Amino acid sequence: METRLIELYQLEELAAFSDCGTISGVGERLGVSQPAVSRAMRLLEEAFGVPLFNRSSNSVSLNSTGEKAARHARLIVEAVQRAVEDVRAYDRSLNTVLVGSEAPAPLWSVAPLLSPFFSGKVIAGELTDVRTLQEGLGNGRFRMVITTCPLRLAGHVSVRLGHEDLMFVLSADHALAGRRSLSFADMDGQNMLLFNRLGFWRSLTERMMPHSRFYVQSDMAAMRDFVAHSSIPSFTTNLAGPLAVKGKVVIPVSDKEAHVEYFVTGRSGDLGVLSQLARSFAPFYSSLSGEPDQQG
Amino acid sequence: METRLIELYQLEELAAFSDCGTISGVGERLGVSQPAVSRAMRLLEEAFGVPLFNRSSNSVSLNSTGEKAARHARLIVEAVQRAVEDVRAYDRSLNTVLVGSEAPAPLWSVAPLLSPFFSGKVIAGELTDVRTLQEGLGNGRFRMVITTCPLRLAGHVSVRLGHEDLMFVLSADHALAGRRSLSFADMDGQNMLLFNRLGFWRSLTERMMPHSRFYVQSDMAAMRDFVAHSSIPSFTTNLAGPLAVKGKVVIPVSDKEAHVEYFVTGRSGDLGVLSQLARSFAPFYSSLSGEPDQQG
DNA sequence: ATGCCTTACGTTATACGTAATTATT
DNA sequence: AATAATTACGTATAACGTAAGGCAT
Repeated sequence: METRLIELYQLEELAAFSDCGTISGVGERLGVSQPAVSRAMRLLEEAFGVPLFNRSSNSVSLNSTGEKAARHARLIVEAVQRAVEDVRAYDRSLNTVLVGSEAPAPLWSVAPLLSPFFSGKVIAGELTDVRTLQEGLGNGRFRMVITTCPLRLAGHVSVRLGHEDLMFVLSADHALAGRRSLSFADMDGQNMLLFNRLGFWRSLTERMMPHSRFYVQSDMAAMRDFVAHSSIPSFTTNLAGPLAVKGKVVIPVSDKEAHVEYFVTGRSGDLGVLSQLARSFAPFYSSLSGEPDQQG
Repeated sequence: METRLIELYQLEELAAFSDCGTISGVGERLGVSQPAVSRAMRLLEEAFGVPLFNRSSNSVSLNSTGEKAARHARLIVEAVQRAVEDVRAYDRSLNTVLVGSEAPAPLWSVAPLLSPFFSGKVIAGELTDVRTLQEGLGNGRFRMVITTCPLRLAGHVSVRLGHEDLMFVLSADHALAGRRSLSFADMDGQNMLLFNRLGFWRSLTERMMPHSRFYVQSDMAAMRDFVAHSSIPSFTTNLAGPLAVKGKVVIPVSDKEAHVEYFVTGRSGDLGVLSQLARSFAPFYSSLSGEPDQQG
C-alpha cells in the first residue's frame, strides 16, 4: 500500500476549493492550471485514504468528509502563514533597538545619537502611554523608554535627558502676537493646527483648551506647509527644530503643564549609553524660560 | 528574489532537529540521509528568509529565531497528523452504525440483527452510561441506544426489547447449590469472578454485595475458562448464551434489581428497524421467573 | 456551444542517495 | 581516527503546463 504524504500546496488548494467550489476556479485563483489542481486533489484524497469528493462526470464537490478536511486544511495553511510572519517579525525585532516614548520630540534627538552604539541595528521609535512603556521595558520589548517621570524598575536606571517647553506659533498679525507669553486659557477657543502623533501633548492640549477645535494633520510635510501658509495658530517646542518662518511669531506657553522634563530609562548595563544620550541631548532652541539645558 | 515555499517535510525535520540537535540525528530518526537534511534545513531557512541556525564549520544549532520556528513547526506537523486522524475517523464513522448500550448482552443480540438493515456498514457497539447515551443519541453519534428505561427525545421513539435476569453460577458442590433462588445478601461476602465490561451490572453487583471481592477478567475466552475450571462463583443471565457447564448449577437472583427490562431508542425514521429488533430479540434461556419473552 | 473535469504526454524542477571534502574533537 | 556538516553529482520522482477528449448544461 502506497502511503503518500500530504503536501502543503494540496491543503492550500483544498481550502481554496471549499471557497470556489470548482477545480478551474481554484486554478485561476492560485495561478496553476486546471489539470494540476485536479491531480492535486486526487493525490490529496489518496493521501488521506478516504473519499473527500463527490465526483460526477462533469463536476466535483466536497462530501462531508471533504468539508471537514477543508476546515483542517484552512487552519493548517493559516498556521503556516502565521508561523512565517511570526518568525520574520521576531528576526526583525532582533535587529531592531526599539525605543519607547511618551512624546515624539525626544525620539528625534535620541534616535540618531543611538546609532553609533548599536551599529548594524535599526533604531525604531514607538509612541505610547507610560503604562505600556513600563510594561514593555520590563518584558524586553523596549530597549529604553523616554518618559516625563523617572521610572523605578529592577535592573534599570533612569537618567534625566532634558526638557521640552511648549510654544504657540502665531501669525505676526494675530491679535495676541505681541505678547511675551500666553496661557492655554488665553488661546482657548481658537482653532489650531495639530500634528497627529504628539503623544501626551495631544491629550494635554485638548484638556487645557476644551473650547478649541484641533485640525489634526498626520503628514509632517503637509503640516509644515499648513503652518507656513495659513494664519491658523499652531504649536512648536524647543525640541521641534528651528522654525523661523517669515511672518510667524513664537510665544512661550506660561502654564506649568507646558514645561516637562524627560527621563530615559534603560537597563543598568546600558548606563554608559544613557549617560552619553543625556550629555548629547540638546534642544534646537535654548529654553525661553531661562532654565539651563544641562542638568546636574 | 526567489521566494521558496515551505514544505511539510522541512517542518518535520526542523521539529526533529530541535529534539536531536544534530543533522545526522535527524536523518537517522527520520530515515533520510544526512545531506538531505542539511539541504532541507538550508532551503527552509531560505523559505523563512531569516537565519534560523548558528553554523560553525563542524556543527549546527538553532538560534533563538530557529527555536521559535521549531515550535511553530512542531505545532503544524502535529496539526497535520491530527487532521488526517480526524478525517479518517470521520469517514469511518460514516460507514459505521454505532449502537450504545447500558449493558453488553443486548448488543450481542442486536448487532447481528441490524446487519441486514445497514448492509455495507459496520455495526459497532459501545458500552456507556445513560447520560452519555442520551446525549450521544441527540447529537447523532449513536444511531440507537439500549437502556433500562425508555428515553424521551424529540424525533425519537423507544421500543421495548426484552428483559435480562441475573443468575448465580455455582459449583454443584457449593453449599448453596441446592437452593431454588438466592438473594445478593445470601452470597454477599463470597468472592466472585466478574467479566470486566458489564455496563451497569458492574456497579449494581458491587453495590448489592459490598463484602465480596470481584476478580475481574477482561478477556471473554479466559473468563469462560476460569468459570469452567475453578470453583469460584460467577454470574450469568438469560442473555448470556447457553452455559450448560458440567458440574455447575445456575440459580436465579431473587432481588428485584436483578431483573431489568431493555428499551431500544432510535430515530422515528428507524421505527421499522426498531420494531423488527424487538420482534427478533430473544433470550437464549427463557425466563426462569416465568415472564413471557415477547412483549405487547 | 460552452463550461468543467479528466487523461495523456513531454518537460522541468527538485528531493534523494552515494561519494568525496572539510573541519573539529 | 572518529564524528559532523557540507559540496558535488547522477538519478528518479513528480509537479507542472499544453493539448486533447468526454460529458454535462
